[in-house]
Amino acid sequence: MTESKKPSKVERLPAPEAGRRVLIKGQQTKAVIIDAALGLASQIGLEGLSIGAVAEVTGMSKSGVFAHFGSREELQISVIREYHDRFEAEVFYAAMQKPRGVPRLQALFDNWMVQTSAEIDSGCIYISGAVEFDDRTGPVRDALASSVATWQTALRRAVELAQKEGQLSRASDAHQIAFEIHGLILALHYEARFLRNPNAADRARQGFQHILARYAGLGTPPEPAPASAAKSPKLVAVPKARRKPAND
Amino acid sequence: MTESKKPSKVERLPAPEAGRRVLIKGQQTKAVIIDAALGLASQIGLEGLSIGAVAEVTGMSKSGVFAHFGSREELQISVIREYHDRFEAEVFYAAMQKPRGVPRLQALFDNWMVQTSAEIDSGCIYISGAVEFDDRTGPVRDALASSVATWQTALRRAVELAQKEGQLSRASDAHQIAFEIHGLILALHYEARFLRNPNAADRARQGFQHILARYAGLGTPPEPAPASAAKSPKLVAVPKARRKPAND
DNA sequence: TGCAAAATAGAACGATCGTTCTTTTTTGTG
DNA sequence: CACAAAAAAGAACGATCGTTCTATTTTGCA
Repeated sequence: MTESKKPSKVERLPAPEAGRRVLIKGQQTKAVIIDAALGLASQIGLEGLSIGAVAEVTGMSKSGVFAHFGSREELQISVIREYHDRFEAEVFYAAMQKPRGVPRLQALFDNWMVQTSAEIDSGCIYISGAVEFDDRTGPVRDALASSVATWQTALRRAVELAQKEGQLSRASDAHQIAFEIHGLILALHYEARFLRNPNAADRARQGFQHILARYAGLGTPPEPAPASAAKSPKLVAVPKARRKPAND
Repeated sequence: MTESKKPSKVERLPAPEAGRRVLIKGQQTKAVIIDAALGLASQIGLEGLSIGAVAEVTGMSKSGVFAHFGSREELQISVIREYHDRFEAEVFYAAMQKPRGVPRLQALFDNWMVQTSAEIDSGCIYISGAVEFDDRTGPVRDALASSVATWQTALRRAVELAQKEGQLSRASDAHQIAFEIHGLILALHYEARFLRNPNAADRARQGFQHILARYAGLGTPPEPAPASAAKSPKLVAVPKARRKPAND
């Protein structure tokens, strides 16, 4: 189950230079399937995601859907990757155009709130997945944990930049600040989605302001700031093609 | 499904004065079943809870287990009630012997932390259940939401008492404080159970101290305090028999 | 101890799941 | 257009689920 991959079947991207055909139809419908599967998983969770349900939504046959992935686990992992990419684009990269420091951190938080609980009927698979896979092992859990870790690192980096800019106390603990911010997002998700509390978004925003206020004052003064107080993005060089906005 | 109950089958407590037998064996094994089911649900969630798995754990037959509840939903609801009772005893009542105000609030938080993520392989069904049922309807969701609401009210009451005691600012918003505390618990659960972060408990405790510190200072001075600064429990008269520690 | 009721077991049902195998349709290019 | 590969459909499998129905065992009191 966790060993070497099955010898045959379902390998994508047959390397154009070697073969003869470079069919693209398959990739197109695969993208359609993944999009539908992500929509489903956002509602009913990664564990509730069934191939039959995806087939019905896309108007395909079960085996037609299945053939694109070779296993349900691979479908789940594809969904996680898709969510990762969208999260990265809509939360992380979208905030990178704000100046580093509190403005960027605020943008990350705002985008995160939208991504996590914007629509009533679409939750965050980083949150639901954590509950579903918290005492399981295997490649799905690993993929999920890896994506979450990547995002947490990026968030912490943003906090550290705000510290370096002197907008948050340098004496404070970036991990601790990220932990408390994460808690606000989780409480927002819980209250908005489960308890249907319409005030949840306001509470989360207010909580964020409290964190900023708490960690703003009591630090050492800002660095001399080498004439770059409100400069352009460039948190870390944007990675080659995909994956990992700020990983190590 | 949500209408009048099925006419026959499975009714507990046949009112001793009316009937002839007052068998207790059934209640005993039912309690054993519920205990096992709660243990299972704490690991794999309420949705993952299957009658077959409960039967295997208890050494009974599937139909033997089933007969005690009449439906899987009823089993799930029984598990929720059992968790409610334990939560009430181990978190709420256990903290009532502390003096009102911050000491009691601190005890509630500490007990809550233990109940939520004490052991690695046993999560909190108020948290996992919220994710599993956040876009479903029906009696299971209702039972879960009701228990959570009861607990949230009790927590908020404790915050309000701390305000009245002058240990937290009277100008602050008890709902907001409870929201932020809830976030810390959720972040603890996420980090400890899913990410296996051993520092999570310390981060949650530290976050709680930050909340206390933030809301402590800036209020109106404490009431004259009618010679009852550190008096005995008595948050609200302990209810008759069960259910609802502080409900309305 | 005897006996009815309660508790439990056993077998079987329809449904759904992931997966495999076989067949048909679609696609891209020589 | 032809033809081979790719994509999709269709049917069937074993397993597991909640549930029902019928038998068997256990229980508690007369």
